[in-house]
Amino acid sequence: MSRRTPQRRAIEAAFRGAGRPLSPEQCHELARDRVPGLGIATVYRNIRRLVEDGWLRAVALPGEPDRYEVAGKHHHHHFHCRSCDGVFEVEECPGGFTGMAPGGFQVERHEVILYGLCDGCGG
Amino acid sequence: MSRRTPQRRAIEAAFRGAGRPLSPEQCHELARDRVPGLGIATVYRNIRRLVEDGWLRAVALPGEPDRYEVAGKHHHHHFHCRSCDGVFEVEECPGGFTGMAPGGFQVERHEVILYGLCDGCGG
DNA sequence: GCGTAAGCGATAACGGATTATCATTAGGCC
DNA sequence: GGCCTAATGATAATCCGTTATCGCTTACGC
Repeated sequence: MSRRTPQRRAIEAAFRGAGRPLSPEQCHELARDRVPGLGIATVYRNIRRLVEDGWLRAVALPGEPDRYEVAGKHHHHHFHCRSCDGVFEVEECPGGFTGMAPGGFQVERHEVILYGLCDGCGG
Repeated sequence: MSRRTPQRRAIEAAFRGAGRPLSPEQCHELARDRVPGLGIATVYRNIRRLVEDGWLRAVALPGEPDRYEVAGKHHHHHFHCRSCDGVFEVEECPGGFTGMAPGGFQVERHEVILYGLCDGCGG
């Protein structure tokens, strides 16, 4: 069975506290505030486990490795800040994507990624 | 100076003929119809060169390596078929992305990727 | 046609992200 | 507290896309 280690708790807390997608690296940094000796392998191991358990969800972004966010949220998109490299949730969704594709194409889902400067970087 | 080899012509023809983004692998396959012995290194070399020259443009997609398309087209997005793995151009754009982000966020550009079945796969 | 260097094909090497290995540590049920 | 084994940390290994290397070929200005 699975054990509640300080490491896993710190990793879960990092994602819960951030409220936005984190890379394994970013999670590692945040979680080290609680568990200084935390190894990167442990971060990867736990992320994989948490994804398998359905507690985390992979967020794929164009041209870079996946980030991860707490699963179970409603439909949303992401904003990627070019300055601080942070990824943030975006609630709004213009919709109307089903009719965008050429004739004969069946749209099943869509991704929208906004780029620019976040609140703290250039707001 | 640069030489017009059959290999480069075949690679350019693959992109021009496809009219949609190709991975180096896909370009390799298509271009081999013209130049059977074409090596994959030559494809990578020429793609890099063509990108530097501004003739090709990298298309970044979530969770997978870049594809490339002929540069100079107007604003458009992409449709990714889950069956044939092909990526197609999408002319339409709903717009209104500037207002999507939370307060204080500056939206500079956006990406939209549609997923589903293309014309030939499930239309 | 000749000469020369750009380009080619095959393959080794690289780089970055992720995973496996293994000796050691430490949850958690008795 | 003791025991058992899951979990950890350090690091080697792996994976995969891409790039470098190198001997050979060939485009092209003369």
